[in-house]
This record gives sequence, C-alpha cells and structure tokens, in this order.
Amino acid sequence: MLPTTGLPYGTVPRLERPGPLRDRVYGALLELITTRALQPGQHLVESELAGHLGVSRQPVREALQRLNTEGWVDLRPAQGAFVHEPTDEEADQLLTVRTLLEAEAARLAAANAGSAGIAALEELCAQGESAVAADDVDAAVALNARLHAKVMELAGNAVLAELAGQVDRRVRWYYTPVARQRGRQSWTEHRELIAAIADRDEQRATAIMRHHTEHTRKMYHDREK
Amino acid sequence: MLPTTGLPYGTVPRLERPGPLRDRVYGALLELITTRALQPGQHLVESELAGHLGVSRQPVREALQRLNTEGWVDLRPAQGAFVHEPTDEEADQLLTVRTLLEAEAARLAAANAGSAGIAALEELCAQGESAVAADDVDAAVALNARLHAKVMELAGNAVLAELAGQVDRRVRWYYTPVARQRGRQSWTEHRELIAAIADRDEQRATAIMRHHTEHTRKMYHDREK
DNA sequence: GCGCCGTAGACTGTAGGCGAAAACCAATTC
DNA sequence: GAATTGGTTTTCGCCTACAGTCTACGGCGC
Repeated sequence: MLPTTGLPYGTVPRLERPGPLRDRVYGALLELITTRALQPGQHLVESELAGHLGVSRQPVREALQRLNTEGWVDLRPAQGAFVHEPTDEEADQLLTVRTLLEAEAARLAAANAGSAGIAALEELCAQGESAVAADDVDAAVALNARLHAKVMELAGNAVLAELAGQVDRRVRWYYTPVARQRGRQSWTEHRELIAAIADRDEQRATAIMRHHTEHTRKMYHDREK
Repeated sequence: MLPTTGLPYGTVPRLERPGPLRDRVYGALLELITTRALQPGQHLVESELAGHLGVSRQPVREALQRLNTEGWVDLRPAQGAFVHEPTDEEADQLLTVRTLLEAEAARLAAANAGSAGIAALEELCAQGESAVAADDVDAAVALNARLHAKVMELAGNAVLAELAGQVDRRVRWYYTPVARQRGRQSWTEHRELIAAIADRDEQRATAIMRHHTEHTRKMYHDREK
C-alpha cells in the first residue's frame, strides 16, 4: 500500500522526468540509423553528433557504447564508431535465430496464454487486417510488430523477449524494403497462429510461426536476384 | 602481400598494445562478478572502483554501461550500479533460452561440421573424460565450456554464437555450484552428441543437446529443496 | 516519545580540456 | 611516374571539474 493520501491515480501530473540523457541520445541515434538517415558504413563523429543534438560528447559516447554491444555500430579502437554494414550472411543468420526465438515464443504462448491475452491478439489481428484492406502500409507494419510483441509477452519469458526484441529490430532494419511488400498473406498466417494458440496447440503454433518467419526469409533471397 | 622486408613472421615481438582501457576494466569487473568477489545486490560506486583499479571514472562508467546491457548489473538512474540479483524465475527463463540456442547449434553443427571439426570435438571430449577420471573438477568445467563453444563454432552462425555466449556465461554464473557436481554423466552425453554430429543426424543431435541442457535444469530445481 | 522537516553528505550525470594515435596530404627521392 | 616519408589535421581516449539529485541523519515541533 503505497499512498495514504487517497488520491486516485492519474490525477497527479506525474511530473515527467527527462530521464538519463544517454538514453534519449541512444533512442535518437537508433531512430536515425533505422530510418537510414545515417547510412551503413558511415563514420559517426562524436563531436558532430554532440553538437547536432545539443549535448556534450559524454552522453553520445555512452549511447554509442550501447549501440555497439547491440550490434548497431562497430566501434573500431582509436577510430570511432561506424554504422554497422549488414552482410547477406549475417542477415541469414539473424533470420535463423529469429525463427528459433519466435517459434519458441509461439509455443510458450500457446501453453500459457489466458483468454484475455488471446482476445488482445485477435483485436490486434483485426486491426491489422483492416489496415491492409485500407492499404495503410505503415499502420500494417506497426501492427505487425505489436502483434509479435504481444505473442512474446504472452510467452511470459522476459529473457526470451529481450533477445527477440533486439533480433527483431535488426531484422526489420535489414528487411524493411521486403517486409512492406508482403502484407496480405502475412495476416492470414497470423490468424492461423492465433487459432493455434487459442487451441493450446503448442506443436501447431510452433510450426506456423516457424513457417511464417521462414517465409520472410525466402522473400529476402528472392529479392536478391 | 604485406611486407617486402623479407623478415620471417614471429621474429618481431609484435609489441603488445594494451588495448582500450574500458575493455580491460570490463573484463576485470566481469571477473570480479563471476567469482563472487562482488556479490549480487552490492552497490558499485564508480569512484571506488576507479581508485581501486587505478584509473579514472570514465572507463569504469563505460564498462558498467556494457555490463548493464548484458544483464550483469542493474543501473538505477541517479543511484548507480548494482550487481544483478538473479531470481529463480529468471534462472529458469535463461535455461529455457539456453536449451533452445544450444539445441539449434547442435543441429547446425550436425549439418555443417567437417571431419576436422569432429576430430576436434572428440579430442576435447577425451580430455574432459580424463579430467573427470582424475577428479580435476576445474579442468573438467573448463573443458565443458570449450566443448560447447566448439559445437557453437561448428554451427557456423555468428549471431547465434554471440547470443549463446552471453546466455551461457550467465547460466554458468547462476549454476556454478550445481555444475561442478555433475561431471561424469555429462561427458557420456557429450559422447552421444558427438556421435550424432558425426553421423550428420540433425534430429538426434538436437534431441540429445536438448536433453543434455534440460538435465542441468532439473538438477537446479532439485538443488533448491 | 513520535513523526516531520531541514540540512549535510555522497554519488551520479554532464561538461570541458589535454595528450596521443591514426588518417590524410603534399613534398621528395629513386 | 611511383613509392615513401615527413608534417599536419582530425578525432578519439582519458582525466578533471562542476552541477543536480538522492539518501541519511539530526533537530524541531507536536
């Protein structure tokens, strides 16, 4: 029992604290990288970024450190940070791992999900389908991410979610051109997945998710030609 | 063709460069944490560590950042770094993920390994068995890690190896008391695994590795009682 | 005696500065 | 004309200093 004031929640403006500067710098840089504003291979100069963001070099350094450990930039000693250049081989390996993690998440979701969670999935799926019907690609992509995140949440494994989150973001970075094209079929597969989860059918959920992510991988390889 | 001097390789001492200070601080702190010199929940004061290591606060900060993203320490805003306290739930989730990653690695190793790689595995396994026979627990533990790392290497998936490496280290941190006890049976399972890989039997390799890691998980839960 | 407030201490978060290593470019020599 | 070498510039790595914030403790009022 935290407060004794009797105030209902939400009445207090919750005075927003900006939070550590390095985190905001991290978010900003990640945004710039994923949106291709900073292109792969580009040399990121600390002082430039600092001046551009209106902060000192220190928060920029710490943000670059984090981006380095998460694989977004390569930090060559005594040279600085360079936006990571994805290779075809690495993209393929990332997709393999993603398939693995997402399939496991689907299995755990099928095992653990409650009716409320399944309802949430169906809600997201319905929104996604209508977005596709309205040719709203951006909304469809966003809802796709939220759907996968929800499945991951229902799996109830925080460690798995953490890893999958990182892998997913990088996969989306590599495949944004591809992912935008495959809208309609993706959502019918989502429907099947939700049905399997609702049936508590772990095997089927795993298989569908595996097939689903493998399908995106196929599309990538077709694109290369 | 690099040199035109005609000097044979190895004659030059290759004067070792200390490398970035932050990396060495990172290694030192990781060592201190895994060896329990720094206990879970302990408050890590930057200036103390800096003074103790004979460096400034800056490299310490960057090392702590990295340790934070990798889950070794928790970084509470405006309070500092605290050694991460593992919970039973988290340990279980980590083991689930580890099982997943190692099993996939075994499958890929079975699919891709060459005869040289298999020979290396058998060599490591033989060394491990003799270490167990000699009751050299430390050597057995080290060889166990090297064997798993070798399987991961043979899998030929750098992304998978990266994730598995982090998960494995943390699992070993949680389970060091347990892992030391289960020596003998572990190595018979390793033998079976290598046989399956040598036979290029992906299914069997996956199953054995899954069973193998699940077995350690069981031992953990038994230990709690 | 109990609880609240104010103050002091400590630590983190951020900024700026100095030395050093690497890259770049031009001049020089073979 | 090509390779090398020397100097110059840019940038990083690290240190030091200052401001903001959280915690803890002692005094004060009730």
